[in-house]
Amino acid sequence: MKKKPSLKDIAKEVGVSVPLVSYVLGGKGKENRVSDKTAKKIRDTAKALNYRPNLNARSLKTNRTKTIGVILADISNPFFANLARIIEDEAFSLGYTVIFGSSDENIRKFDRVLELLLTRQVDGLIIAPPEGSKNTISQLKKQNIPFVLIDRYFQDLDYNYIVADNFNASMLATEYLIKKGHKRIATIGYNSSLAHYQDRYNGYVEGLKTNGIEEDANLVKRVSNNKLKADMHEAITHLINVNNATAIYFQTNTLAEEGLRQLIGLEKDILAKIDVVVFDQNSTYHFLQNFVPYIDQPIKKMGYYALKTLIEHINNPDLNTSQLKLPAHLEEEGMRKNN
Amino acid sequence: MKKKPSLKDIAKEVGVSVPLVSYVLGGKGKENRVSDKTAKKIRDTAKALNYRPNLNARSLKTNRTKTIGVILADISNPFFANLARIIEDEAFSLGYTVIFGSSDENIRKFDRVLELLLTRQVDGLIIAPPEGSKNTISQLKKQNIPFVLIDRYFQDLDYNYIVADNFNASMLATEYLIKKGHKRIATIGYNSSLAHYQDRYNGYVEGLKTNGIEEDANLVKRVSNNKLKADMHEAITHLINVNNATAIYFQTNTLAEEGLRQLIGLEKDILAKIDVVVFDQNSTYHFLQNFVPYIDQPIKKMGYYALKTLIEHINNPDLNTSQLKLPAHLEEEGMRKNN
DNA sequence: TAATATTGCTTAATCGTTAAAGCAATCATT
DNA sequence: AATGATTGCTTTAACGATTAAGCAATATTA
Repeated sequence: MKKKPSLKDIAKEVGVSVPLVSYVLGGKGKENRVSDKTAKKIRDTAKALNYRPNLNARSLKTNRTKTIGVILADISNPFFANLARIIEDEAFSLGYTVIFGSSDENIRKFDRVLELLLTRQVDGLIIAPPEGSKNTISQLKKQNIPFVLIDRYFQDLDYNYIVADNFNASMLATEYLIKKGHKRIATIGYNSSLAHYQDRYNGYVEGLKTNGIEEDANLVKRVSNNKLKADMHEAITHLINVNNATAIYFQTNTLAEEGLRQLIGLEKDILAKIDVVVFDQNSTYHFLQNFVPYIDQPIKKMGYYALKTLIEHINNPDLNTSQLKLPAHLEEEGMRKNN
Repeated sequence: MKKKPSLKDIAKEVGVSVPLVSYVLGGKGKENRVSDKTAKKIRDTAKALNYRPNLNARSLKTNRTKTIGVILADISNPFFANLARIIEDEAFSLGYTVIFGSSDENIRKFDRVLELLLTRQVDGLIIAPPEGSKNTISQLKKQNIPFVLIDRYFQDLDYNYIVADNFNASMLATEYLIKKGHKRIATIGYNSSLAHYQDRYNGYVEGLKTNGIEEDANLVKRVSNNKLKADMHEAITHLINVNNATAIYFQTNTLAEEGLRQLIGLEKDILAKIDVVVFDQNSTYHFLQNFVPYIDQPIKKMGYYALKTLIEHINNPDLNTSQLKLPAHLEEEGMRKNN
């Protein structure tokens, strides 16, 4: 690959000094009193040589890379893929480039990806922190690197975060099932200490309580991410065969997908008997015989505010942190979204 | 954000010159005869200051960014999300960082994203080229920038590409339906001139022909990406109500998703009467009453070889181009994948 | 013991870009 | 005609890192 043209090459070609070329191409020709004639010559040969500025070199000077790092759990998970896409678009329109990394809910992978992004000199980060990453995150804070947590958060008010209001969303889901007449409402969540999952559980409990239903520990199942199939199988068969659950609230889209698949595997028409509510939309559900109500997270807003907050903090490091819990609503039958 | 520590800061702290620090931290301490004592001091203060090398500065010197650009159609489309994830992992393990961009099948967006990636000095590119991008691609070639086309390609042997064998895959799909006894097999594809779509159409025609079935133009529908719903509706209703199609082969996952949704909307149990085969796996289909056979593309291999080829060409610009068509197979009932 | 190696560092130059300061030549002013 | 302002450029320095070349001081060899 032959060397790419630089300012120097243009300068040589035109017969002027390098800074002059920089001024013109940087749009600061006028204020640096470059003559129109020279400016034109510079612009013309820049085009002729197919010149492209070297953003790395520029970053070195300006100490800004105009790049942000985004660490999500898994970019092939539809929820995160959508989120990624929204962040990408928003960043693009603001002149920022995004580098993604997946943590796979694994601390060590998370740390390595983070390290990589920092070496790449990202101006800031948007992070969906995995379980156990609190320590790393607090290190980040200490180093004064701007970041915004997304989807997940820590109670700590030291950090910026943008999350859905998981607690209320869960209450909505639970109360929907209660209104449908269910008494034995089960819920399946991840075996995780992440605050937003706790919120989902707590919202479920609160939903039951405010409607005078006592929580039954047998109806609360927690499964592990790394043995999803087996745990889910046990959870579902127990709930249905032993504990007489008549409704199930799945706390995430991955749980819902696996759970629904297994439910239908047990009995094709099971959704006629068991009511289900799930967290997160999934185009999947359009194919089920019965519509499955779902919690619709404000992904677009989450992405938008995360980027907005991050950039504000990049531009003004002394800004106070901001915390945002965005309302999520329950999408019920009849309101099928068509886009 | 206070300034990040640099080699200079370490040098000052330890009381040595900057290059010495560079040698030690770059693992070239021994060959540059740095004493063990000094080396240790350097490493210790590097750690103490939380030093991280500035990859941008390094790139400036080495003329290698260890970054590759990846332009896909839409990273929120499951097919591309999976591909992205595989490329990300593969690149990560090879010490490369990936910057993604979505073209949205739009030339102008494509050009802008490409321009952005080039200014970021990517070492090379993996590209799923949108319709009409041939010109841009040939410019890239002229500039000697290493790239590999993926998923889509141009006949031109000047370019590296890794694609599925769409022609044969389409034949498989068609012949499957023929074996099931169908005579009136329809196909729905995009209204696009992209070669891989042409291959899918041609494979369908060839499948019919080798089995003695004449192509019926009424059974071949093409829809537009930007008015998918309307076009699909017209296509489907015509195929079923007017043209007596008894089977439909959907040429992409997006077409399949919309098409199946509409089919089921027409009549819940329609898949009992109409046989369907689709391109690309989609977790979606697990929820259908009837299993839908699908063409399983070798996404993993595509990502792997794309990266391998790209890096070989980055390291050796004079290498001959390589073209690869990977076999895709038909996943039939009973072989339900469970991972 | 004088020439030669080796050790352990430093200095200088460079990558592509930007920002500040400097300096002739021309123009305007009274 | 002498002074000051403007025009149109150049020179210098810096960002953080790497690489080659240089140079004392000490150690080794004949």
